[in-house]
Amino acid sequence: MGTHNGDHARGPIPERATIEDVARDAGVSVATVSRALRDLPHVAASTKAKVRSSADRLQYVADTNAARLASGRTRTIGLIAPIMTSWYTGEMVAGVEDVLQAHGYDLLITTSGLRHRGEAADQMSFQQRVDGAVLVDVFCGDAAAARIAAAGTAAVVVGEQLTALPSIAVDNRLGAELAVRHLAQLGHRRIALIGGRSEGDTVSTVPDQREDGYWKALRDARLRRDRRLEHDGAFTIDGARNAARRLFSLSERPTAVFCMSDEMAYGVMHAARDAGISIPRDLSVVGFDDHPVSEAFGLTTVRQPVRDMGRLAASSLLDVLDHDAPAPPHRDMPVGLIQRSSTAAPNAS
Amino acid sequence: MGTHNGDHARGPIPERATIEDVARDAGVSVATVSRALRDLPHVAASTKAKVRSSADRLQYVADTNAARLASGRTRTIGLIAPIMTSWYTGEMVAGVEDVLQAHGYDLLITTSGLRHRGEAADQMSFQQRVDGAVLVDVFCGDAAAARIAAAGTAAVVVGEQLTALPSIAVDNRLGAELAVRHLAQLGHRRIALIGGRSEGDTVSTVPDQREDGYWKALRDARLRRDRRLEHDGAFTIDGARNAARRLFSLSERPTAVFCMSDEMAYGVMHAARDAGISIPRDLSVVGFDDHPVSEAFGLTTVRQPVRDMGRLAASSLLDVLDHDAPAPPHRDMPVGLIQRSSTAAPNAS
DNA sequence: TTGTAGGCGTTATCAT
DNA sequence: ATGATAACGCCTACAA
Repeated sequence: MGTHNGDHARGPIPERATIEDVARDAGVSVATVSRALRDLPHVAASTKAKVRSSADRLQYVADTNAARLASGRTRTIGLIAPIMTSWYTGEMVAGVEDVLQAHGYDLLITTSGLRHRGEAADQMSFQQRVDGAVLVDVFCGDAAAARIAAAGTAAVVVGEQLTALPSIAVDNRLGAELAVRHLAQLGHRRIALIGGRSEGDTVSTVPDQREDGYWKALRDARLRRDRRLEHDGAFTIDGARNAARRLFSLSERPTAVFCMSDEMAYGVMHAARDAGISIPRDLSVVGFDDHPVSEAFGLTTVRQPVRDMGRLAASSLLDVLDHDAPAPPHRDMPVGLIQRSSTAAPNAS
Repeated sequence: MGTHNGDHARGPIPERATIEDVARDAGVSVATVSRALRDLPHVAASTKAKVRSSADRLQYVADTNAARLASGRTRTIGLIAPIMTSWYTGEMVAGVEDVLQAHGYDLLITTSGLRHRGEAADQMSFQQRVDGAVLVDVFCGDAAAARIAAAGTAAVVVGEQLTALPSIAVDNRLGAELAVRHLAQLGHRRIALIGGRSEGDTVSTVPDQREDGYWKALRDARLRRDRRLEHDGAFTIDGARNAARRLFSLSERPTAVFCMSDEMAYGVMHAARDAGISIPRDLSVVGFDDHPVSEAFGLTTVRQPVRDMGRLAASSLLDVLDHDAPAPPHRDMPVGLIQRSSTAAPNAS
C-alpha cells in the first residue's frame, strides 16, 4: 500500500524507513546519511547529529542485503564443524560468538558431518555469504588449505597446524605426555591407552599426536610399549566402555588408563563400575578435554582452552578483515594437567 | 595460477559469472535463466537443459545478496538461545540444522544471554536478515509473543506454551511427576527437591512446572511437603552440590533426591561421594534431561527429546514459509522415565 | 563537507 | 515460452 507521507520533517513514520526517508527528514543527501551513520570521516558533527536523530525517529536500520550487495561485504562469519552436539563444538561456537557479537558480525553455522572430502565443497557452499570462515576440525591438510586460501575467502583453521592458512591448535603430544608422565610418576607401570583412529573417515592428526605423547612418556619412564594395552575407543563413551572391558579381561590388567577424551574416560568409569573395579584404588584414569562434568566425577584430565581458541580464531579473522592485518601464523594454545581424584598410586596388591 | 579450464566450447570463464554471462552463453534472456535455474514453470525442457549446461560450465551460482534484495527473502533462519554451551542448546541447534540443511536454508545464531528483556530487541536485531526465527527458552510470555507475531517475522518458540505464537515444549509437570512417583513407589518417604529459581533474571516457567509435578507426586503418595527438603541448585553442578551438602547436614536426611536437571544430579553425586554417601544404597538420585553422559554414570532420569524439538521447530517454520501453512498450535513433546542404577529402594537401616 | 548518479546481481511484472 | 526492464536499497567514486 502507498505509505506516501509526502511531507517533510516530523512527518509520519513510514512502514520501513529507507535511507531516502532519512535523507529527506534530515534535509541532506543519501550519501551523507550513509556516511554519517557509519561514522565515516568528512561529516560535520552537527550534520551527523541531525542525521542520527532522524534515523532514530524513523527507526531506520540499513537493509543488510542491499548494503551487502552494494559493498560486497557481508559482515558475517561462517563456522563449519563436523558435529554440533559435542561439548567441544558448543564451546568453540560460544567463543566465536563472544567476539563476533562485540563487533557486530553475524555467525552462520554449518555442519560438515564426519566425512573428509566434503570440506572443500561445503566451504564453497557458503563462501559468498560470508567474509570469512572458521574451520573447526576439518583436518584438510596443507594442500587443501592452499586451495582454500587461493579461493580468496579469509579463513582460520582450528585443530591442526597448517602453513597455508592461519591455524590454531593445542599441543596434543605434550598434553598426552603430561597425562602419562603423571601416571608414571605415581608409580604405574602398566598404563593403557584408549584412543580413536576411526572418527568417521576423517583423517585426523590428533590421535597420532596424542599417541606420540603417550609413547614418549612411556619411554621417558623406561616403560615398554605393550600393544595389548592400546585400544580404539572411537572417541565415544560406548566405544571406550567396550575397550575397557577388553582391558579388564587381560590376565595382567593395567593399573592405569589414559583416554584421549573425557567422554571416553566416562566409558571406562562405567565399565569399571560394572566390573567392580574401584577408581582410583584399582585403576587410575586420566582423560583429555576438561569437559564441564569431569570435575563432578573427579576425573583427572588435560585441560584445553576451547572457548579461548574460538575467541582467538574469531578475532584473528576480524583483524584481517577489518584492519587488513597480515594472516597470522600458527598459534599453539596451552594445555595443562588438572589433577583430581581418579588417579592415585597403584595398589600394592 | 589462473583459472585453468578447457575453455574450448564457448567463451572464456569470467572471474565470477553473473546471470548475464550465463544468458549470453546460453543465448537466452536473463529472465529465462533465472526461471530455468529455479525450476519455475513455463520453461521449455530444451531451454532449461541449455541454461543448465551453460551455468555449469561457467560455474555460475546466483549471488545470494542480490537475490535477497530482489526477492525480499533470505532463506535463512535465525536461532536465538540464552547460551550456546549447554548440551540442551547444542542438541537443539543440531535438530534445527538437520532440517534446514535438507532444505537449503542457512542458520544464523545469536545468544541472548540470560536476561529477560533482551529478547524483543535481540529478535529485532536480526529480523531483516532472516525469514523466520526459532526462539529457544526466551520465556517471553504471551504479551511479548503477540508483539513478535505482529512484527511479521515468522517465529516458533521452544520451551514454553504460548497461544500468540506457535510453541513447542515438554510436559515438565508430568516429567517431574514421573520421577518422583518412581521414587515414592520404591518406598522413599523423604524425597528432596533440587531446583532453580534464579536462572539469571529470566522468569522461567519450567521450574514451577517441575515443582508442581514434584508436589503432585508427593500428594498422590500421601507424603507431606517438607520445605527443608527443597533447595535451589541454580541449574548448575556446583549449585546443586552445595544444595546437597545442606541436605546431608539435616538431622533427618532425605533418602532420595529429584533434581530438575541431570547436571544438578551430577553435583549431588559429587557431594555424596565427598560425604561418603553411597548411591543408590544410601541415597537415590533422579535427574531430568537424559544428558548423554548420564548413562555412563547410571543416572536415572527423565528424557526429553531435545533434538526432535529442534527438528519440529524448524520444519514447522519451513512449512509456514515455503508452503504458507497456517501457524501450527502448541505442541507438547513426550517425556519418559529412564531407569538406571542411581535409584533403589531405601535402605532399611 | 556535501551532493549526484551510476552501479551491485537478482527477481518479478508486463508485454510479446 | 521468452524477453525487456523496472525495481530492490544501499554504497561510492566523482563532482561541486
